[in-house]
Amino acid sequence: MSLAQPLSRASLSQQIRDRLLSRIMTGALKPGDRLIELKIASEMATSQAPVREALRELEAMGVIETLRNKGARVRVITDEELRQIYDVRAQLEGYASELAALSGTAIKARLTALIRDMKKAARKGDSAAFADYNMEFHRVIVENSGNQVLLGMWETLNVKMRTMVNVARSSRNLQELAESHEPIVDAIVSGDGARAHAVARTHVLDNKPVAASQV
Amino acid sequence: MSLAQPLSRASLSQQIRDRLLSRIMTGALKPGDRLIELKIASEMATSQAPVREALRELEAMGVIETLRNKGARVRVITDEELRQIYDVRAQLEGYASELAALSGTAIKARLTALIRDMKKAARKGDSAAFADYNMEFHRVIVENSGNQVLLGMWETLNVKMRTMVNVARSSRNLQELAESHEPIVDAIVSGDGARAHAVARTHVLDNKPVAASQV
DNA sequence: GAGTCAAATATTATCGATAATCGGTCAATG
DNA sequence: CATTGACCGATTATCGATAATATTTGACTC
Repeated sequence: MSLAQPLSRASLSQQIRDRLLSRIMTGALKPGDRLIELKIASEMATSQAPVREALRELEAMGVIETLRNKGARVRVITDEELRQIYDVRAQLEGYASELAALSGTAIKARLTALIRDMKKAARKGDSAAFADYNMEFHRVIVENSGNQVLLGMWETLNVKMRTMVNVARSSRNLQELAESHEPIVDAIVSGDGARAHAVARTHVLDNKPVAASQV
Repeated sequence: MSLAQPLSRASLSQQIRDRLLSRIMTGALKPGDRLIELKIASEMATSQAPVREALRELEAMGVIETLRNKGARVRVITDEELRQIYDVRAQLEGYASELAALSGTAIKARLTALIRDMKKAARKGDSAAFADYNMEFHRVIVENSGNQVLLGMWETLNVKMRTMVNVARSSRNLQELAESHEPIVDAIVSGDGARAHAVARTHVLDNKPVAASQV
């Protein structure tokens, strides 16, 4: 009866959660799509119970929403909410950059390498790779803040953001966008906490999407 | 077969989650205490499945932690983590106060009333009531920021904080603590965003617990 | 008496089946 | 012809039972 495999470390419900999450983040599942428990269960060759547990976790993460007796669907993030996410992110990353500047940890090499990677991806017009490097850049800063709580909050926001598939910019924009990260590195390396805070905050706000319509 | 009651709106697993959460926040369940699924199920006259779902939600909220095949226990928040929570809260509330100041919404009456309530509780030495009013004060500000995302993050931090039962101060401290909220109201009412930001941030940091030991 | 293995126990993880609920269909009714 | 309401298919919500895993206990060896 025992399975031959060493049996992966994560529990079944965690595996299901991760698989669903990646489907959402890659866009295979789009906002509004329904998540039907028994369908997912049979797809993943398991039963309904662990699927439900996975859905509850995703719900708590804010990635899906469930209505009583009506099931779960991928959460639709409104333009307004996305803008609010950018506002909060700006605060968090500003603070993270401040801490990173003050801590004096050497992350210059890492960050400049990521900017280089971004530029390379921009030249190739590979916007998916660009997005990955871009996110990694920001994550490195937040990780190096040394504040685990801050990192956790940032990740939550990040996951929510990623459910909005905002790809496809012109490659000229990408080139400029890559360059716009350089002042952040300078400020962090300089050790000037207040400046690092301001520069990082402004950077995020500069990329905040404009309001779709004036309500 | 149908139940006579209108059947409460929340699903069973949500009811269980809330009941467990309040037990944790009131201190009936302390950090480190185990949560045994079948025991909870029989206590609440239900079966194991919805309990498991509730536990998964609590885990995603960061209130409990589970080890594979070993079950769940109330999460132990270290001194260091609590201090990090205060740091992040200071940022979030600073930003919330800034927004509240700029929005010009009239919350002065509400906030001053809460300060009055705090002082009254302080005189009576009722630290539990004091804590409630205190939290309410801060919540009102964050709610009035108009940023739902910000409110969500603040609530998450708040729940985590509350799992640490930090009661019992001297009543003199409470009196001073109540008064220390007045400059925040002044700054918000004045409409000076930058000042409101700074004052609120400082207020939170002033109450940040000191490091237990110098590592 | 200390160490070690194995049965016994406690608990989690998963399954399959059943009950409850929702949304739509469609015929009977006024 | 609009309305009601009983049925039906799809799906969620819950249960009870079983399998898998960890922990403890206790006898046995040296």
